[in-house]
Amino acid sequence: MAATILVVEDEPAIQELIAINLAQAGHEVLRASNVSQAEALAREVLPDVVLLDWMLPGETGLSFARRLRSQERTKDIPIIFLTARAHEQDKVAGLEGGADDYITKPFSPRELMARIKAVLRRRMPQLTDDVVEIGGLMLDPVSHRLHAGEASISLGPTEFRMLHFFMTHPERVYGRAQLLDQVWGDHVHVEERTVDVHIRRLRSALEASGHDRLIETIHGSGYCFRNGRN
Amino acid sequence: MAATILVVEDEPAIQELIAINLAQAGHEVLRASNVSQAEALAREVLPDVVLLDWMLPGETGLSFARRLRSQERTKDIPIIFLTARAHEQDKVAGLEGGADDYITKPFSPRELMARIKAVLRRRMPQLTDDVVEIGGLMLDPVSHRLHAGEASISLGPTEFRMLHFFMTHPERVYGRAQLLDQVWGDHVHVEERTVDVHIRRLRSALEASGHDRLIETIHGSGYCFRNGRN
DNA sequence: GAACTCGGTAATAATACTGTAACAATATAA
DNA sequence: TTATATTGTTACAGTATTATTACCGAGTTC
Repeated sequence: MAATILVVEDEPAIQELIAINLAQAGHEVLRASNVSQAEALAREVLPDVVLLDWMLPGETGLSFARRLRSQERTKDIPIIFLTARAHEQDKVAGLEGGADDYITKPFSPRELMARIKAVLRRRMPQLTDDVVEIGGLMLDPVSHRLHAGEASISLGPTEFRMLHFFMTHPERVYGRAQLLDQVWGDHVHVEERTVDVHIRRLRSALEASGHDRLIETIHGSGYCFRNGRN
Repeated sequence: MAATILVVEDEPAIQELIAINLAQAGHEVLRASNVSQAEALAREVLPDVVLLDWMLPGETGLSFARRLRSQERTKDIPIIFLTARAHEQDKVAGLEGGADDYITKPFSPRELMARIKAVLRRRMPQLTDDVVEIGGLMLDPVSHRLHAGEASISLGPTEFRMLHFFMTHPERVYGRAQLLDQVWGDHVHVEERTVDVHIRRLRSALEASGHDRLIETIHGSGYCFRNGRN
């Protein structure tokens, strides 16, 4: 569960407090005091989560959140709002603007950590180190192993990452561009058709145990991992 | 079980008492009366455990603990708090701040030793003197011997430490940088590729008994020691 | 101080992995 | 059904990563 987290907070003391706690939990922390700093950072490194203060000097947090949501590259990043105002109004606006969660100051570090963990688990399960078991496959990110029942299957790095992503996001269609973003990462330019080749390689590796049928082609859209229950 | 232990305690009598007991048990003791001294010492020598008084002149123990946890270099060091206050509040805060254990004054030397031992066993098993047996190999840190069934295998110092680390942390991928930290130690600047060479030497030594297959290469990630059960 | 052992480095060899392109096969739509 | 678009499959070449070897220097032992 080591994620890159962008913290956008103008009060230095609070920013520091948050950053220390996050680093302690093993996350990579990017800090910004205002929207334009945040934007610059996000251009360089795509964060996995954004912690966003509601009130910021200059452009407001909500407006930044809307911008993040409107761009293809950043629209799936979970956003958690921080706010001093406990008004119900803001809460509503924040959630409408696409916030994944909402936390009002003052908050305890424990609460903040819990929310982040929950959001990550809900939205970015592939960042977790948890063992994933689905459709008769068991994948362990820590020991880098894949088992189909008793048999152990070995995969190359990319196939492993791709299967990990699929297993943590089953029953959902992903286009080639989305897979490139999620599996290859941001700021990478490769041909979309390269995805097909790796799908092929992954299927080959899973053929022996018959699990290749879990990866379904959705003509015209992309690929989808089935959980085997249907 | 010879560990380097940093004792941060401002009362000279108690510091002395602890130091004598630890030294007697064969540990290396570093003493500090306040946080800044402790910090200076920790910069020089990376301790294996930190015994930290709750109340210190100047900066508080908890804040130091948080700092240790936030830095990559020190974040895995077990911390045990010492405190005169038996308030439940502190206990909670201490454990939140990342304490591994908690002991209230007055305490008996026997109790302190037991806690240290327990923490080491849980968090730094390779510092323990326990015989490790896994995957058909038996390694005895005390006599510095390694057996594969009847056969005795001899290893160089580095290979021995590396194998000891692997055997106490099986089924987990470690990158070269991590191995350098764990096996070579802190404040050492060695080329990452050097790890490969020692992996080779270790594998060579284990080849005769076929146990070299337990050390698996994870392309793009590092190495992983298998427990042989899979 | 000679013979050894050990650790680190660098050079070279051997693999493993990746991305692309070309062509085959298949699905979709007219 | 045929034409077209999309996907499957394979081979290959370039690159990145790892394996292996040889060597040198520092420290030890006898």
